[in-house]
Amino acid sequence: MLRSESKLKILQSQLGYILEAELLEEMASVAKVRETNTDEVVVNVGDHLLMIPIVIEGSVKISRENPNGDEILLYYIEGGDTCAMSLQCCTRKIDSQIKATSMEPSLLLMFPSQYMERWLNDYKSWREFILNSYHSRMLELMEAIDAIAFMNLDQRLLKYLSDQAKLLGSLEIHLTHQKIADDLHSSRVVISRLLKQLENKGEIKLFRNKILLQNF
DNA sequence: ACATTAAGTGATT
DNA sequence: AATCACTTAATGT
Repeated sequence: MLRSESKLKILQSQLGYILEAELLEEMASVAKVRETNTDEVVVNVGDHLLMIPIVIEGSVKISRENPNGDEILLYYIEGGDTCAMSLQCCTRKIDSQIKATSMEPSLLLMFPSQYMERWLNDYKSWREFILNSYHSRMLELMEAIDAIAFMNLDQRLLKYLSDQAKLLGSLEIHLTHQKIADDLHSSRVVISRLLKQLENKGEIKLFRNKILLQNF
């Protein structure tokens, strides 16, 4: 477990320009470190959250899931970001409406909800940070709705691949067709066929468990 | 060599 | 665009 001085360093590197020093120190003293592996589920639908995570390194995928296990990808959270929605879950004591899955080995800092609520009153920078987070998530949510409502599946697939590449900083995407289908709430067969079309157009190259983007 | 899993294909709705 | 039923290819034991 990291000592609080090193937690402070981590916090300063990610949030030093946004939050005041006093707050950062307080945060460091109450933060719990959580390291996650690829595909590890951080939050499940229906979970009661007692701690709110801020992603420090890596990235986390936020998706909606119904009781049948059907899923749809909403957006990603990257370094220095939090999902302000989880704040509501904590303070209003409601179950999580979303599922959070780690996309790569990631480092999260977890903060007990009672502090987060108090910081809202005590620190202007914290209020701005949280409001900002709400705003970003809202924009991303609208983008997701646009994609689902107005884009064809082949366009969505391309967007998905380029988002993935940007996020993980690599043109090599290590995913099976099945996992992509799950994220886009489609079926494997359809995704396989669309990917094959993209390969024929020269946009990508297909391998087992791997997709190589050509021109991004 | 055999079993398992990922990906490809044609036909049907 | 989804589903079924089947084939082929790649990988693990």
